[in-house]
Amino acid sequence: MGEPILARAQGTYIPSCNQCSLSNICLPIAVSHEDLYRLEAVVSQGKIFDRGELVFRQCDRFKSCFAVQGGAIKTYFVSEDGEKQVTGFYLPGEVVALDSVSTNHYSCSAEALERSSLCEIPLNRLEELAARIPSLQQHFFQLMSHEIQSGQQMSMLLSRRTAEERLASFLLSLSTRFNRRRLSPTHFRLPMARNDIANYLGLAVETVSRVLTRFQKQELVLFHGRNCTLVDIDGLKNIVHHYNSLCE
Amino acid sequence: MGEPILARAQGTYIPSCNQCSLSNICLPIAVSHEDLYRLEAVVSQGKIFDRGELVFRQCDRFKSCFAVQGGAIKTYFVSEDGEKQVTGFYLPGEVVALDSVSTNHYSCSAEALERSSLCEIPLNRLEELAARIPSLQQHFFQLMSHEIQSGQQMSMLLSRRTAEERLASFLLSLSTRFNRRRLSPTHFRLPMARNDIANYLGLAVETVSRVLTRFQKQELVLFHGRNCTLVDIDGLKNIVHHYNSLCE
DNA sequence: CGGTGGATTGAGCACACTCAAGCATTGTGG
DNA sequence: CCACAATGCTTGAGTGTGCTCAATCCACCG
Repeated sequence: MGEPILARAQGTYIPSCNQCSLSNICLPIAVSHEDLYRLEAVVSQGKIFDRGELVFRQCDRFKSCFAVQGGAIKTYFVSEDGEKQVTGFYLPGEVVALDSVSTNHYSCSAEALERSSLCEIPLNRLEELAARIPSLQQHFFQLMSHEIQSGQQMSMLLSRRTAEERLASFLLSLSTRFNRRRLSPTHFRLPMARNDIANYLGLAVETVSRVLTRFQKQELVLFHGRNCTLVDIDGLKNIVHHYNSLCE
Repeated sequence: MGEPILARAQGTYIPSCNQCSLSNICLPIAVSHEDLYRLEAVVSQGKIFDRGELVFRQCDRFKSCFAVQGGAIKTYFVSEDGEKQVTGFYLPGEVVALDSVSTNHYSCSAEALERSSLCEIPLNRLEELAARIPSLQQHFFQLMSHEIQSGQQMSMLLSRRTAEERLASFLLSLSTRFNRRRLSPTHFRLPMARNDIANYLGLAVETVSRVLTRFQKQELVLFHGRNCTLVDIDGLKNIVHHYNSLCE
């Protein structure tokens, strides 16, 4: 169904899952080459969203999940009293809206943090396909399970860790994820505002700012606005040493 | 393979999913009667665990999820530095270990808080079955998705809510879940210790204690040890009024 | 009985929040 | 290209919620 939208994420046109540079970290990882064309028939490739544009809105009727192809997405929900809670940041190769599968509406809104390219995955059709391709079903189970686990790590972070520990592990998480994307793990641009980081980590913006400048004075990191250089990764890991759970 | 274990949860022997009083809130909800026998062939019914016994251990090889038939389970993981984090409480009809599907080991330990009866669901065989029974696959997706959503609500609770708000919503959550089980929503026995509650909610035990006695003085609840009576549910809801997300 | 683990209560302190002001960066219109 | 607004970010001062440490109380059980 590749209605040929001008998909110019990262400057290159990506027409199919087959040729997508993310194929090893997105859905197709679990799919044999023979099955890829079936998947491509289901997924709408490379829809473009400008900075600030909403991919979907909390309470919209749920229809599809979205895989990030390029750019970055943040998700957030608004509670009854109007308070906003940022629930996640999604980088290329990651899948948005897994939390909404259980309901018939989106439980959060998704907003492009920069010009982004997304692949739409209609859930109905994916379910059909997953029933026929065992590895795809399994992969989807694993994606969701992994998101549950991250949520638990997040709870740990929010309830037991100091501001420094939260920010250190946040930066290291970004580093890891950029690295998996074959981008530099030590030099990257933060796609989100300090405000979003603060909200996500359960801190005040002021605290985020203070901690990051402290990190800078300790020569752990270097910031120029949103450009971030991790100078002393081990130093950061030292701060978080609690964080990762056991199992070798 | 219903090896006839002496399954005496709540004093009655429950031999099959078919006759299980939880069939409407556990897995079978989504399964037609013709498919039930196939599910029963996969699920091991009513294994008994005594108070304090571990159902599985963090880092054990992952094999199965477990549905609670009777009793109560807590899950927790231990981080590198030996700190414990309680990640959830599971009541009858709820499924444990969905977070471990993505790895080949359990990412947390599960412990019986009282004498409990569990049904073992081997994931391999469930996946096979799910591929053949669309509604089962869908139900499992929904279970996992719902767990992701709860995790997000939990993050909100941990990062933005006061001790009072956390405890009020904790009590209301228990109330709702007991109610779904057809038990009294206003009078129940807490299966877990104050310590577990504190850990789960990211508070110190002392704080939990103080807040609960405050609630008692305000005549919102009544405690005799672990026996809990919710006196003024609306009062409690008033305290949490933030909590639930939008969407009518 | 005394012993043990869980629960409660009190006093003091600290981390991160709030409020407030100032600074930097980006974008827009003249 | 500069002026200005708007927004995002930083820094400072003071406060409060919930933590820590410590003692006491209570229930259950050998």
